[in-house]
Amino acid sequence: MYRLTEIEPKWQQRWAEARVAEIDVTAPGRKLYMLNMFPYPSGDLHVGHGRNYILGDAVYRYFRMRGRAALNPMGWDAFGLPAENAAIKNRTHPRPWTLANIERMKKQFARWGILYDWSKEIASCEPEYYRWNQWLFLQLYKRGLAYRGTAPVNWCPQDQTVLANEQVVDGRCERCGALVEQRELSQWFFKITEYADRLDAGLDTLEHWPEKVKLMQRNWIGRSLGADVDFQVPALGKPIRVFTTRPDTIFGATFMVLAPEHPDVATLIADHPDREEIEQWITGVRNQSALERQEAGKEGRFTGKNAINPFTNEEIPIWLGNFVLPQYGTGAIMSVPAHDQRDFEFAGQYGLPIRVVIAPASGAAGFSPPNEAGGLKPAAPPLTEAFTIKDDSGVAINSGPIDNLPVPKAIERIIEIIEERGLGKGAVRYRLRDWLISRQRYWGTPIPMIYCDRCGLVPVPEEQLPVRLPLDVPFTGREGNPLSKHDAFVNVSCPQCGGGARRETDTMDTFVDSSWYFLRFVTPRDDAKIFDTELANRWLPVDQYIGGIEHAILHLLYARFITRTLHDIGLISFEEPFTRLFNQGVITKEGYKDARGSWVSPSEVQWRDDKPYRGDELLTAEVTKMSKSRLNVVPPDELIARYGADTERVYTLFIAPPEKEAAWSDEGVVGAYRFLGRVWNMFDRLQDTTSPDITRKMHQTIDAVTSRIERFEFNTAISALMELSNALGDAPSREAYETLLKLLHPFAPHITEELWSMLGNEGMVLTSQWPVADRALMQEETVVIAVQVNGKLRGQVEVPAPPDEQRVFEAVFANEKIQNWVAGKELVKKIYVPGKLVNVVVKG
RNA sequence: GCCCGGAUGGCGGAAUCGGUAGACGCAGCGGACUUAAAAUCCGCUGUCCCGUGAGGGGCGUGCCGGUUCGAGUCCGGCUCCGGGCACCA
Repeated sequence: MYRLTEIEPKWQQRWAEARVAEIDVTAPGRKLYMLNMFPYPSGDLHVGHGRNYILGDAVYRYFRMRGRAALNPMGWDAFGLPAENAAIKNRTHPRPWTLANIERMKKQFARWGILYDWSKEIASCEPEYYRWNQWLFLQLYKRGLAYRGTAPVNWCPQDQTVLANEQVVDGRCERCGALVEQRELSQWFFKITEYADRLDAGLDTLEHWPEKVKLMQRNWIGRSLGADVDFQVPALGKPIRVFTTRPDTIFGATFMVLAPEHPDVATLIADHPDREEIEQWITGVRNQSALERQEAGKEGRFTGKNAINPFTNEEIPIWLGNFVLPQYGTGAIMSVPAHDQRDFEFAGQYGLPIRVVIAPASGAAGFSPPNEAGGLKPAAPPLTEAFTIKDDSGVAINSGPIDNLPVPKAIERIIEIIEERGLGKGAVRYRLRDWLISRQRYWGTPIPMIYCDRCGLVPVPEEQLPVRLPLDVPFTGREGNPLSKHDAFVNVSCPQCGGGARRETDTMDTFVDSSWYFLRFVTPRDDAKIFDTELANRWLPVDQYIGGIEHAILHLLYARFITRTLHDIGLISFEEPFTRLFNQGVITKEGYKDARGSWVSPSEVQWRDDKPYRGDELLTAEVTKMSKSRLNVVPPDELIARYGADTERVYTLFIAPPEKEAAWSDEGVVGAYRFLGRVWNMFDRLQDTTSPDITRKMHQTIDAVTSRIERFEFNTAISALMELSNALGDAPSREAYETLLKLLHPFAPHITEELWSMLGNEGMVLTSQWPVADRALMQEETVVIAVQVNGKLRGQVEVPAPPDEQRVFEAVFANEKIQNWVAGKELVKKIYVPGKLVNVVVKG
């Protein structure tokens, strides 16, 4: 039995005392900026969280041993709603709750053997940090990138605050799950839409980001190419502009639909006989949540007015429709029911005409060509659904000047004509909307603005920052934002006229805090500026960023946006904050549910006939993400007390490829423990000489582990180390053993430090260097080559390395066994795959 | 609905280029040590068939088909599972 759990605290203490991870950012060296996404200090960490940090620490230790000047800081995303809710529940204040959690989590990091440069620690809830949030806000305000505007926004009735678009999932609050309501409110926004094109184009430069994340961002930004086209409306005396991605189908636009919110609606229906009914309907639609609006199905009202299709010159009816979104495009669409499924459904419901203007390029089955009678009658087949073709397999018909052009060409040509005739222009539209940053909550960065009755909106002067969040607020419950009841905070004098004024009581979305924190780590104590431009340009972009896929859109998009604004202000020279991104997968574990769907603690579960029971009640087992609420977390403390942190580290990295979801298995842990035990026990039997076989294996392992760490293939890196350890067997050579310890150090730092010092060496983490593989010594002396006859494996031959074609075939035809398969047949072909196998093709 | 990703033993997973499928680990079986248990160590372990045995043979990477001397890997067509977006015109 080895003393792994005893030696770990010793080394953790030594690393802390020696401040091994502290780095002078002004010192020379080849820099490397490693970063794990800073966590929300929610309390205890479980082994699922551990994966993220263990992985980062392994990479950090590896690069240190390669001699890189590596910065590996850590901090706390310390503002946010859970602290407030905990404060209400425990009748305390968010601050002590948050700080206690930070202390607890720091201890856990240390117990995992994770090395952070704590001299650079930051916490976003401290005025030394959030004053720069406020400073950043003022810079954006100056440039018109922060503005107050009235818009339909997402309101969470449970959390009593507005939410960003990105925080609404399936019509519900991402945090608490309450159904989100639409409200028309005046709020603070950041103008991220102004950067939509650059945020989209920039994705192409991110070679080392997962394709999946780039794709998610691309879809979220939602760039669409098309055209804005004006349709004259005689009743208005002016045109209504629509946006379409399919201007080639304009000859098929048989009606127009406006969002009920469209600004021209009031005028259009002013003299409508049923005006009141329509207005009631509009109010009803506007009061629906996005989810309700969609679930209601397609509904509309005819305005009684017509528009002129600029190409067919026909009068087409203008309808209102609940399926047209006010915030996208122009809030008005030209409807082409033949070629858009939504328009098709709407047309079917209200008996509106359908005209086919696209046909399959080569007569598709079931589609007879439309008639030629002026081309204005509905096309031949009664369509059962819209007929959408976006590529060369469709051609325009019934479309005058673009007839017979394939779709992509037709789009190009019709835009030219639209522009020539002054009907509109080619246009790009984005799905992305501005970032709503106001929160009606207490525990966040105060927005540094003042409302003055005489001067209007007045920014707090920079020299008055920070606007401190007052700590003496009562935490009684859900009665709105406690800040608005804090008179000393709210009542201020106007910085411009000196008269009485009111302070903004909204706080910022905490995603503002995390949108630039990676810049602060380089100079975290600088109270004169947000960061040092020269040092930031030296250390950033972050070379390796590690965190969960759940931030694929929110945090990473905001950080890319803010980084660009700082670039445009002239504070940094780069536009992308993170060069390499890695998203680790979650750890899952079986949880147990009773008949009512409540989670049951594993300690209450009894197994009978391989089925889980609680008493007589049969439970269902479900493998889900590890989380407190599902009662399926594995706390690291007990695990570490029994097997040591090194065991948890090795097991966590060995369990599965790190980007994949991985199922935790308590039995599996012992495999890692046994492996480390074998390494430990080998120490007593070291030999002085190394056999050629072991030398070869050693160099192969160095090569394999190195390349696998660089590619984040930790599971196979560890399996290579297990192979080496198995090969060392009873007679481990000292040379190979020392190499094994070095290669193992990023994964199991404590045991390797201990053994390294027992061998008489000084501090592995500080002084040892990563071994280099000697290619010549990796080579085999002889090579075993598989021999196939007609593709079937028929034997093996052994030839001296390196094998060449002639020698290999000589050996093959000298082999008696193989001759049996070839005898009496005609040789057709000889195939030689260097180093691996040969194949002889014979006939007869 | 649209867009991605995946499917390999009882389980987690290996297999840079198309070249001996199942590395490494778990679980299981057998054995050693032990009064015994734990721990540790050794051997076996995809599946079916033939053989007392050494050994030999067939099948096998979700399904169907194709390319190739050769396919887990490439191509075409499916099925199922997971994820993202979702009335975005």
